Amino acid sequence: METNPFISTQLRIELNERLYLRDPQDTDLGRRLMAESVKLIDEIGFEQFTFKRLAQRIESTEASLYRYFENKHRLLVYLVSWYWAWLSYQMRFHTHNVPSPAERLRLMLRILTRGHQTDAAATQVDGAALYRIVVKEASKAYLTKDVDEDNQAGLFREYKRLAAGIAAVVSEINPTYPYPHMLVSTLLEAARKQLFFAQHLPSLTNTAAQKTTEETVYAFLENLVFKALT
Amino acid sequence: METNPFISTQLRIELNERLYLRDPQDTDLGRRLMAESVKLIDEIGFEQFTFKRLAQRIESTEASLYRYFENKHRLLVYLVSWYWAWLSYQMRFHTHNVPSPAERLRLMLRILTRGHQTDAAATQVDGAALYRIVVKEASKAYLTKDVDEDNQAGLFREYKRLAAGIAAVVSEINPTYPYPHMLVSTLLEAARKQLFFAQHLPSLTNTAAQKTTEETVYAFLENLVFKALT
DNA sequence: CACTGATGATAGTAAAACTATCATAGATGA
DNA sequence: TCATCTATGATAGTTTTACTATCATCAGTG
Repeated sequence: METNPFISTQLRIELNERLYLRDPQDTDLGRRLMAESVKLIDEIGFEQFTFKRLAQRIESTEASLYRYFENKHRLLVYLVSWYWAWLSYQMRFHTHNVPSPAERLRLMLRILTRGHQTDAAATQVDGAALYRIVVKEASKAYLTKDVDEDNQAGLFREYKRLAAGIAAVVSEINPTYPYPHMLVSTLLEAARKQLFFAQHLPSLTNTAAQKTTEETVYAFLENLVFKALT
Repeated sequence: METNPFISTQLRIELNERLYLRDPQDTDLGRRLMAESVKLIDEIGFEQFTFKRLAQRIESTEASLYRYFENKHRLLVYLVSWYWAWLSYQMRFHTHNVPSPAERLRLMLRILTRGHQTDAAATQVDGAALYRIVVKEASKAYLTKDVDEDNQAGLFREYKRLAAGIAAVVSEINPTYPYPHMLVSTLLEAARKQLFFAQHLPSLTNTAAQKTTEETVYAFLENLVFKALT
């Protein structure tokens, strides 16, 4: 374990230990691994991404990187879990003393649909790049033949935790609504998918004049959720 | 081109020529390729699936299969396109002379959410297995670094066509609803995702006593859509 | 009966996804 | 301060994947 003079100012997120072999947040190499893997996956896509290429970029070796993660899939799960944990944190922070559950849900939707401006001071990870990865690659974390095992091992804890947190607010708004969990998971998935569609398959979305994509997605989801809850 | 005595009784679906090198529906080997690839992908998952394994199963060779599809990704796109085209067909068939658009939309939702009983007479493809593939693997058709190229080439035409068909009904029900395309693509994605979640990450869904998963997903989506449209 | 076109048989290649072994340098703890 | 531990690097090797290339053969077609 190295000591890093900046460690105290960094946002440290505790994730399930089974996600990694060695916590990348603990060491300099680990932090470079995280920061550069986000950039590299964003650039070339998860399928093209390899530990060998990453090692070249950070001037390390394949073998060294395999000491942090069993394989690149685990790294992906780690990165998206990190993102979900960070979203949870932001949601808690911003809804902290908002009494109205409807208002809290709106704030959560805002956070969910906004392409991320990282508070770059708090972490060396490129937030915008990580957000693009989440949009494009996050489903691949669980769309595998090992879902059940991975779920058993708790690898999707952060996502489920985030969903549960939002679902609680949904149920607070309308305790009789019968599908809070389905509504929330649909929301979480749709927020990402709609952004992806807007960028790549625009005929599957609607564009509103004078609105950004993010604003349109927000408006759509807000409309959808609150109509569902009344 | 071989002649097949059953060809006239088979459901032949015309797909974008760029999906394949040689149309698998034209030959005996091609049809075995399709039928067995569906079973094999269902069994071992798309990542583990290779042309080599498939060739062994149908007692052919890798080289022969590569004459039908450039690579396994194209085969996946072909299979899910085939499914979407088939759904479109079923929707047209079943809503044929239903005057009420709301009723038509309900029928479409039913078709969308029902795990498929193939009319096994019409095709040698295992409909239930294909449906499981669509649920688990369909997103991988477009979540690649080549989305834009592939879209340009028209590889996602069937999906977009299906979505457009449903969106037209949505707009017929409520012409002032501002997000028909977003609503429909959310619906199409949610129908699959919720089924997947119910099977693998159940805390993200709701279960209703005395209802099957499919019925619950239908009820959720129906509720969601019709509330959105009022 | 010559020809075409589909398939099979066989071989080969580059890259991906690891695993293993050993050396070394810097930090730690007794 | 010396022994040790740990992280990393250097290097090499393996198996599997995802193809590509070449040639033979066989069945149907004109």
